[in-house]
Amino acid sequence: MAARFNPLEADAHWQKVWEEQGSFRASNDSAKPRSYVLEMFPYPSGRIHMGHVRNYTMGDVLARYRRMQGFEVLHPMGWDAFGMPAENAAMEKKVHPGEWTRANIATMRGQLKRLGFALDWSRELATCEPDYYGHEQALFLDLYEAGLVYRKQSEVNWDPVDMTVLANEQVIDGRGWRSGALVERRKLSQWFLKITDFAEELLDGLGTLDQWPDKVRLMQENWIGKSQGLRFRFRLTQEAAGMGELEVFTTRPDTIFGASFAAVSPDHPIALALADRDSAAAEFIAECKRGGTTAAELETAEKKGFDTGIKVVHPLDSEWTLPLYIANFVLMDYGTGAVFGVPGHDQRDYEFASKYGLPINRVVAASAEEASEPIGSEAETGGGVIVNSRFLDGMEVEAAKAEVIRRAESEGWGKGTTVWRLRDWGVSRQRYWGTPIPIIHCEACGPVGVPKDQLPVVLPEDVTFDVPGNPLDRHPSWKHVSCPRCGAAAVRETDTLDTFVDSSWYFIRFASQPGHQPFEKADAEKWLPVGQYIGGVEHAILHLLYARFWTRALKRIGRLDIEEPFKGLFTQGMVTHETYRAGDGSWLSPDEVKRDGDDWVHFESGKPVEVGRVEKMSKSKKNTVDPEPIVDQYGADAVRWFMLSDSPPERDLPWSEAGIEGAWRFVQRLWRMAADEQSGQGEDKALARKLHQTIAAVAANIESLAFNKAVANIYELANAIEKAPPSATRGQAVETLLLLVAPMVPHLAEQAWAALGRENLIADAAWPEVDPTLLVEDEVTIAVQINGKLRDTLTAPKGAPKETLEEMALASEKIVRVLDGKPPRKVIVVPDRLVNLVA
RNA sequence: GCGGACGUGGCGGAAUGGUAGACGCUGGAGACUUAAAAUCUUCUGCCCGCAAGGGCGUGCGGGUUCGAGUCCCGCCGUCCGCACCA
Repeated sequence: MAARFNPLEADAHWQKVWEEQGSFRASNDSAKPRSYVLEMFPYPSGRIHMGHVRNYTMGDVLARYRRMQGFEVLHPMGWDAFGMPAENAAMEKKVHPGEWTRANIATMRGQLKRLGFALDWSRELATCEPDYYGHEQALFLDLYEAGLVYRKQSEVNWDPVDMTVLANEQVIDGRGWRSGALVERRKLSQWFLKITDFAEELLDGLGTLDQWPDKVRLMQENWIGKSQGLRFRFRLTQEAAGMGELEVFTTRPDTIFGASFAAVSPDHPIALALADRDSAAAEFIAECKRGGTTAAELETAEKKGFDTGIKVVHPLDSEWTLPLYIANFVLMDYGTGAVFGVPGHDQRDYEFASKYGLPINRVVAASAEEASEPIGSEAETGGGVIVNSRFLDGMEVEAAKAEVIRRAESEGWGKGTTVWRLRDWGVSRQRYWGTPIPIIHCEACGPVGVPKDQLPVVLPEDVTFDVPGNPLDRHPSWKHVSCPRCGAAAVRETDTLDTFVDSSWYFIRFASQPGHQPFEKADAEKWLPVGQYIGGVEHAILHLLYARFWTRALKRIGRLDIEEPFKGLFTQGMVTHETYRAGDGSWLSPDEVKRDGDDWVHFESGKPVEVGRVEKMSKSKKNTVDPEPIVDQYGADAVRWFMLSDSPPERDLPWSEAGIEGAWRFVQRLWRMAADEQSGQGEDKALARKLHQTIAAVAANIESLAFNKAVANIYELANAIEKAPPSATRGQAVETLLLLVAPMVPHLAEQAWAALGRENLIADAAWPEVDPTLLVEDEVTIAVQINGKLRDTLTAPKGAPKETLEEMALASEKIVRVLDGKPPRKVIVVPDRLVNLVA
């Protein structure tokens, strides 16, 4: 047996064996229980990075473990292959996006294979291929026919650099998420998916996702943003461009008698109508639009208003009128684009009222006696009883809300309403490298879906990227077709779908991929929902919400009887690394620096280097570590082991040279343990106990994805085996140890398994059985405390009675000395744990 | 501003209210070696002490308890998400 484990040979060998035997192919017809383990599929950016390695290693451990437990496991891989970077590359490097993308996929597939992941490559898919996106077009048309897709003129976020429309979610601090350019507002005809139709069920569904992180559920809940309140109308005292009423929304109808003004958004029809005849109003509106939209600017932005001179009539008192302002803080796209202000109980209204000298009245107080207390320096937003509010006086806030809504509805001036923050999903993108929207525009018939027998609508290959904008629109012939309905000359839709559509159903296609339709319902339902989904928290809202919506939409149209696509979700932490800076402030990469005593210096020049914080690996800070050379040097198993060690998987993992060295040493150590194991006789009860406790602990820790703890369990067992004298138990322990590490370091495990003379693959072996009688110790260590402070420990048989433990504790020399002849006032005995003497 | 998470050795981190620091990394000492690497042994929270032993220790201040890293109250700090949402 070789003295050293050679990963370069072993990795390639076993990867080939697994591939030849089809070890990780999932059968749709298996009678075994099923398990679907999925990691978020990568964008083919060019090369695998450490974040991928960590993500896919976690999923792989779980997938391999489940297989050993007897499950039929589906663990597939594919490529989220449409998107902007391919077009950027096309523009910069004069290479076709498809060529660039497919080359990247080939590279990255090779890199993934070298890591030995137990993937079913027969189900590999790439979203940029017609045999994927064609089916997506079919699903889009199904949703269109079901009325879940519509087209509307809408003001959109226009990215002037990428020359495309962005979803609200893709605008961060007023800038495009990719280009960083300041976003403009433009009116375009766009396709929308009716995600708001599902707002309620998407929100309620979160309650069923008990295997999701609370954090993600909360983020989605906030994103959906349900608010319940009252929508009601004010009558205007003057006609404003033909509009006699102003509709507002409030979540605090209970404070209706505390109103001191009403305000509309600068984009509100009343404001726009006013601007036509009042230049001061027009000037104010223009000023509002000039304001910055970054977070910092918004936070410090002053509340500003323009008094229109119009008065609105209070719905509960026709004698009472309020001034109507145009105000910069009122958003057109939330609620009705108009509000009424209650300065006493809303901080924003308070600031506005303070500035414009409007009354600040109290209508909620801690008690009825405090009705005349003035409001202090801040609005009071808490609960209490209603005061100064006529028929509402004395009611609790919630009761008053209900009463005002009831009254508004019976008197006909308003209605209890739910308002959502969630907007419909705009999916049109003015890009080439995406799924063509399968619609034909006919002058006579309007938009017509492409007949299904004409799908896929394939992207033309002959396009150029020498000018900005959408090459599909410029293509000489592609868009010119005849109308499927009337046969007249018509044009194709030249927009493509948001790439988040592609990732909203790929997990279904993995489960079932027939040629003639997107998926077979019955096959897909055998696998779905995904049992465990693993990926970065950056997808907590967008991707996960869209996929949940898409799944529910398919259910509504009867295509799939699944409500939630991902039963379990895990969001893993990032891989981080120290940062280094030269004297001139420029970033240095890890291989440009070296240690010099306690300091760091530049490798070549020897100049001192400043060590910065540990941060997410990024190209801009040059603190990335490319996995491939690491695999070349240490092999796949050492990298995998390191990815699982030390840091809890949900937290960041600091990459270090010492860490990978340590992982490499352990892999070699495992090899030596297997290679050097001497056959021995007899039973070693203590080792057997440790072994079975470890089997149980590792299983439990893998189940809960606590890989760092499973790793620690394995180290402990390895230490115990090495310390134990030769015995039959020890031989079994080494074999079992290999089974326990097999999901984590599979190449080494196969090699050692074979070296021990086993003929089957360890990948096909069963997870070891636990002997429950060996999980309990027969001797326990008892802590002896005086006043809660540890003074001694003693060994006692498990289950020893309290009296015995107390006697033993009192007999301890150390205890006798500390007590100094005085009997304890009280004795607390916790069986099998401790004795606490209160002196 | 709102919401959330987290603060434990030199570092990553363990710890059903019951022996804080498992396990790993780093570092020290020693063995093997002509030497180095690898490997093995051993020590490694801080302070006092030759030692035996003792004292202090889980961000800070209180509280509950025989006993608190863990539970409760109040601060401080770091990170993340949302952000004028009516």
